[in-house]
Amino acid sequence: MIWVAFFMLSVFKIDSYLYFMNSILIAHIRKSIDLNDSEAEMVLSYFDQQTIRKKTLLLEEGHICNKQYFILKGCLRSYIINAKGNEQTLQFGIESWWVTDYMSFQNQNASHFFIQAIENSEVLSISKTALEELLSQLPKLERYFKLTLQKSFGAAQMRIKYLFTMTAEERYHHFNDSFPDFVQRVPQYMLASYLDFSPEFMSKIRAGKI
Amino acid sequence: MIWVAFFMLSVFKIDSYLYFMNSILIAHIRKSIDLNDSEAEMVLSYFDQQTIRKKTLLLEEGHICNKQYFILKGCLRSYIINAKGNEQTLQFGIESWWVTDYMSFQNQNASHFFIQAIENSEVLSISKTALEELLSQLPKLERYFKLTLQKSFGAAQMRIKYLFTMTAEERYHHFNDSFPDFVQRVPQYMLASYLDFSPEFMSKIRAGKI
DNA sequence: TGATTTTCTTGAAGTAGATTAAGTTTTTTG
DNA sequence: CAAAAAACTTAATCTACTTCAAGAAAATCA
Repeated sequence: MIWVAFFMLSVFKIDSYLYFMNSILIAHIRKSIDLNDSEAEMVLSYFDQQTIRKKTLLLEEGHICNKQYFILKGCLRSYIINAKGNEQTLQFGIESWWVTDYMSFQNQNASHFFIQAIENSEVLSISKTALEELLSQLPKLERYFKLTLQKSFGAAQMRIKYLFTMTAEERYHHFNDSFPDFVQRVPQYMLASYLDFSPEFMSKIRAGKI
Repeated sequence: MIWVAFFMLSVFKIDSYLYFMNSILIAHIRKSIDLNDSEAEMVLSYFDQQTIRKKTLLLEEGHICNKQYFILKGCLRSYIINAKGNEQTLQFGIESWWVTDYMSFQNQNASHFFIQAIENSEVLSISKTALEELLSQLPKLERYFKLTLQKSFGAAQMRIKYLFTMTAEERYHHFNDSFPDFVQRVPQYMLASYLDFSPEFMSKIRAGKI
């Protein structure tokens, strides 16, 4: 009876905006594996929801990456600062993407990357210890993370292929055609660095002067 | 008693070269998760061992990738052919590395890549259906594959970082310093394409004429 | 072993895209 | 709303590489 009352309480909470946002993660997991409602509740209990203002750094180069972030709303990027002091974007993440430095997270050593919010964002974060506990409680989640990583690795492979085979102009048009909405969301200079050319060159491509 | 006899048989088999080679995979898995001897036997029963001659293609662009390969001995690479008809190496794999096109394997659609042996090699291969069956028999292997992918993705991220931040000459010296033995094993023109510059330029770097 | 194929080298000429620097437009902030 | 900061544009100059072409060396094959 006590349990039922507790459950009712949590059903009320379900109606809140907060729960709606969290359910994005559950929906995402359910695309890969089955999860009943009590398992879903358990999963969420291991995460913290954070509201992050644009430009906030979630990870700095040289620090240990101790969170994995799942984006509920907004946009994050990972980037490095090169020898000339310019930022170069390695990865963008939007709604339903995971962003982290897996190597630093896994091995608990210094990260090579920065992770930053480039829009006001809502994320779910989980620490290494919390994730390990969750995975030992619910081992079938390993499969979900495996599938997520498979997708990420596949994307990284294609990225390298594009960097190798396309000219700067081709990469720009290809990205534009593939993600027309996303292009509106990020500053051009960040996209230029992601596509590995200078912001000035991007201006020229856009102006059709190439 | 029948079971004991069967077990003895398999112990004898253990002594063979074939079993020794296979045990490389088991040893690799055991770095990530626990596996008792009967589980290990079961894992191996899902794999085929193949001897592959240098230059043999294991996957061609446009075909569906229906195997994952674990390298027991030798060296594989994945590559593409660019618009000018030149091969560009995306990845090398040596002993204890997995090589496959995860996207094509997972989604059963046309691959963008070639996979080729660049030395006479011994590999263990597993088909998608066999892998799925194995994973449902032994779900804890999901964790092993997750950790493998985490490593691969981390390596791909670092690769992109190096492509972004280093000059051709720096990339060459960095690779040389990191993998001095491996450099001896592959033709220079393949390494040049992997590092994203021309074979002619590599000659000049090596001759110190840069 | 000699013949063939594959890989590596060298130098001259060309180019995709970087750099620099200054000005303009847009966005954010108090 | 004005002021400051962030983002974008333009044009001139420069350079890290590519491309081309031809020959030399090394590896493989019959």
